[in-house]
Amino acid sequence: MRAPYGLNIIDNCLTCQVREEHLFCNLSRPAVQKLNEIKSTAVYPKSAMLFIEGQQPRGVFVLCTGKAKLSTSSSDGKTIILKISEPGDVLGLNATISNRPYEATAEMVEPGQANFIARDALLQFLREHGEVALRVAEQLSRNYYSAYEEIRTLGLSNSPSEKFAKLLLAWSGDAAHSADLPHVKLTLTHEEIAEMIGTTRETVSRLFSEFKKKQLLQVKGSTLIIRNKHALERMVHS
Amino acid sequence: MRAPYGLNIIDNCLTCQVREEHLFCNLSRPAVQKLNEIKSTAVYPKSAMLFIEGQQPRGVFVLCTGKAKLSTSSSDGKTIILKISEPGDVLGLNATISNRPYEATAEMVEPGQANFIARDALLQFLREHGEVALRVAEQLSRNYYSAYEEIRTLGLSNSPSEKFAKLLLAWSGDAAHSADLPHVKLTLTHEEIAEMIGTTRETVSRLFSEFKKKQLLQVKGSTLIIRNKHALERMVHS
DNA sequence: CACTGTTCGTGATAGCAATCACAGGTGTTA
DNA sequence: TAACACCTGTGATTGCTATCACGAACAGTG
Repeated sequence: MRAPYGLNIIDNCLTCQVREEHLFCNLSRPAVQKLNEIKSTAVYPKSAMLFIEGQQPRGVFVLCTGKAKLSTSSSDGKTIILKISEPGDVLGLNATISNRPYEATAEMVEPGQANFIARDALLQFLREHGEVALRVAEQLSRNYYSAYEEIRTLGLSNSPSEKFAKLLLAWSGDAAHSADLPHVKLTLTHEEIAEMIGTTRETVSRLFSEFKKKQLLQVKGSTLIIRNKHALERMVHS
Repeated sequence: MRAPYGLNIIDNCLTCQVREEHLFCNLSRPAVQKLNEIKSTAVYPKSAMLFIEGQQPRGVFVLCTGKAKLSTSSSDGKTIILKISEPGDVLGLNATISNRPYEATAEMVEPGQANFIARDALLQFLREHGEVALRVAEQLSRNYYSAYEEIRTLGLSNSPSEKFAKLLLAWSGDAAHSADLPHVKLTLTHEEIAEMIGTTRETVSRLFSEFKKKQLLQVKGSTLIIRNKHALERMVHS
């Protein structure tokens, strides 16, 4: 019987050989062992909900593979997407730590697996391992910063073009470069992009047209090429 | 020589007999003692800056008396006010924990005193007292929640009226009631209110007129009376 | 009390983006 | 390949709010 393939991935995820800065990385041996005991793993298909805004916090999810979108919406149906989470991200940490309802909905946009750690077990674990509690604090602090950036974007930049430019720059940040131009795989619909920058689908369509015309970007199939990063930066200039 | 009056206040503040939920409350005896050793106190006049957006984090401030406004602004001069901090609040915690620049500017709007705890001392303290690290995590989590609320307000409610109503409700939440109507002391200028809800001074003026006309509120000198809380809630309904 | 700076009220205007409407495109399933 | 559901592009219209402009009210200061 061969070693279960899934489990290797999971171990990589928890011990985080992927990215140094993530939670649960480079922990002491007993801590890692304990973590492996209290975690459980599951595979989620596309559009599976890890948790839903308003639910009592059951625990945290550590995304191993796939992508999840974090969103919140108002009673009249309007939705904003806060973040697209990538492997290594910890979801639901705030709610779990503070024992308040999940503040957002986490939905898989690309299928993948995630580790789940139940709230009680996590808290117990944190009490036993003070080192990790500080890590958690750092992670929460990072979450705060990204929320903060969101506030700045929503509150300080008025025009949709500015916010769109900002989003493009954020994407190009973690993009593959070929021929010196950042290439981004475009997985979101215009509707979703609209929900990220707080505008409407139609406006996003028009923004794409406008930016293409201005030679700022180019779309080839599902690949987006940033043609003039510098000009985008000038548009944002905050 | 009589006991220094200031110090009593400070002790109250750190051991937090005021509000149970605050940081540094109900700690173990040695922890409190250590805290008292590493903190220092100062009095700040109106419009004193505790720290400024972009500065390297020196440490945290625990507000004892007075009020401070937390704001951030863009390069083109636009400003948003994130929060008016009250006694017991901990300022600069995120920046200090994560060692990133202060993300906001903290300016006293009412004179008062604050305890300062330098970053190194605080981190050392947290390492020695795991119990407190968890408290810090909870506090960060609360910070996150309020940032989150801000995002919802800015992103989901389009009209200034809605945001204004939301602000009024937030104020009336911690207001004194007389004759069943919430009374709020109005300390902010229209300009500042505008910066809180992401609009312009003129619009705030017009909103006041409009809301007065609709019998939603009433202004007597510097006192604001919420006349129809229910109607305000219906305007927000999210 | 006159002077100066800040805050507040309100009209007029212009511009931008939400909304509505609909056609063309793309992809998936039977 | 036909049918359907979903995405995308783009025009026309409307409403809202930022902006400009100015005068009035108010507070602090010499």
